[in-house]
Amino acid sequence: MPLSRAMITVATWNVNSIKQREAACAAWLKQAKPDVVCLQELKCLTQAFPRSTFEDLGYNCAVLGQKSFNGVAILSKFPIDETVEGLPGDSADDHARYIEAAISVPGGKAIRVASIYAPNGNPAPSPKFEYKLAWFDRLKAHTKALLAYEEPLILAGDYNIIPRPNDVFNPAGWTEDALFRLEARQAFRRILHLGVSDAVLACDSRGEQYTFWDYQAGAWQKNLGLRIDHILLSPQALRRLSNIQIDRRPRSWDKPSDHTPVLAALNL
DNA sequence: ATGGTAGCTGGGCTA
Repeated sequence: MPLSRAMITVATWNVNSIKQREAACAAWLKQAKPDVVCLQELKCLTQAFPRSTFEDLGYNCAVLGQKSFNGVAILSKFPIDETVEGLPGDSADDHARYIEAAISVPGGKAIRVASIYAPNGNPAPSPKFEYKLAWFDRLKAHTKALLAYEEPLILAGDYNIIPRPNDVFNPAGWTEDALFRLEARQAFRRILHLGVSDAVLACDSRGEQYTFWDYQAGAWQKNLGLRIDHILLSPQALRRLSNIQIDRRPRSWDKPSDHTPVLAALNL
């Protein structure tokens, strides 16, 4: 056993266009100083990602972009050894919704991190909802394969899933929405049943811990939010979890993303 | 009352 342990923080943030959020993202990184950051909804091509802005802040960048929509990235202060770009299981699916990195952390250890942007799926039912359910089936299969490594695994991102009634301001009004429909929540729960844990619930299950507020109808001002951004941890990561935080500050800034960051602190 | 906002794109789609 090592005498001293390193604490690292892993964050996730759906930025809703990295070009629009480049300055806010840099400002937040300077404040919060996360070691690893999963970003979603870049809405730009891989080659258009403002890599140098983040490299100047000390981050290595793994990016999977796409024209106009989707797009995911992982920023890491530690070396990125290998990446998986795109969610395995369907070579015909060209959505940039998944990137994974094996990262060497201090002490000669490794963690594996995925940045996830699950399909929204509305309206439901529709082909888009079917795509969402099929995407979760693929995520489940891939998660099962990753768990076999028995290493600290962090699956962080915008899952577009409201797990519990407490995770939405008005659950009765959301029963037919693709984010809260039973089939979608069951698909998410099947992944949890593989043995990964929702880090927010592992720390504190009171609810009212939203990560998203719609731009419309003054949702932020009225705190009409959703908890749809999640950090899922393998058993090897869960036992190292020391703290979780939903940082609401960036949602209050000018020209905000509609999502705000979630951070997990791990003792490695 | 089928709105209301944001982003990408250059009209309509996605969220």
